[in-house]
Amino acid sequence: MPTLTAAQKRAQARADYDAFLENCPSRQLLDRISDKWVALILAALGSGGPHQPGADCVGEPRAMRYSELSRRLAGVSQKMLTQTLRSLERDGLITRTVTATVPVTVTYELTDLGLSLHHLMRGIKEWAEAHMDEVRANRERYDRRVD
Amino acid sequence: MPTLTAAQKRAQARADYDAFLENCPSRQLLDRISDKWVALILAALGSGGPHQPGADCVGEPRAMRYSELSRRLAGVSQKMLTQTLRSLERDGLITRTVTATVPVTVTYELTDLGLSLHHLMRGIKEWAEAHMDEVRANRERYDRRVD
DNA sequence: CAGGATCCCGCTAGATACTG
DNA sequence: CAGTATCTAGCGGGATCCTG
Repeated sequence: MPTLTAAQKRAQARADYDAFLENCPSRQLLDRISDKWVALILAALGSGGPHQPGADCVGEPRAMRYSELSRRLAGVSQKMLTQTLRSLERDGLITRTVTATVPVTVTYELTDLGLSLHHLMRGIKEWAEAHMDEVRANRERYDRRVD
Repeated sequence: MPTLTAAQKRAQARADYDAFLENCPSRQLLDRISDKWVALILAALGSGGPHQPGADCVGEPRAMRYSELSRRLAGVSQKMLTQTLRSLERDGLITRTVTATVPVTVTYELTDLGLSLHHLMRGIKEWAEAHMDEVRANRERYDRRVD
């Protein structure tokens, strides 16, 4: 008789798989870019701030101040903005620069790595704009079929 | 005097922005692919099942049965597997085929749209494998700097 | 075999208030 | 201006049990 029950074996398999996933680079990247505010901050810094109703992202990458980001991402709370900026800085995707004016000025800017990621995001955006209409149509068809 | 207080105006701006985001195709796509199990199911069906410790995704797209998916994605619960498969079917990314054997056989397979999305995911995977080491290194540096 | 139905818990986003 | 600190509620996801 085995030393582990079937339930224990399953639990073990799950634990192993979870551990594996945490080391999976793709998983880590997906976790990063899927964050609601990460994508928006990247887009803002990378294209001069898109994702304002009506504006499309066609600008050049440029630095922005905390307050400017806060204004462009109209829906973000201070907490989430700060927290997201910190994590992006930690990952080396953006730089945080403090200038000792009074009051203090803080600017954020994409690094080369961040810019590279921003380009990947553009690819995602293109797929989305090319295919999400079809997805939306599929959903409606499916929902009608169901009722 | 305005009919809205400053706080009310901010709340309004947030509501508008949230509404805007919900209609943003990129946001919708990100929500879709960032789901833990979506990425794995797409990878499984699209490459003959990667994301097993040790195995890399090099196979051909092919159909799989519910139980096979369940085995390959060792960490998934029945609930989440079913729920995720349903939502992918709804989006027209996979097809669900019931064969009236006894007991019943159900197979899932990528549609053309799903295959197209799978290719996008490969691009994401490539970026991840090319750059996530650097990100990891940045994190460690940042964390050391902080203590 | 391939799910459906429930209960329940942890985590996190958001609100609010305060500060160098 | 650019944050920090704290509290709380909602919900996504897992566990568990049941079925055509």
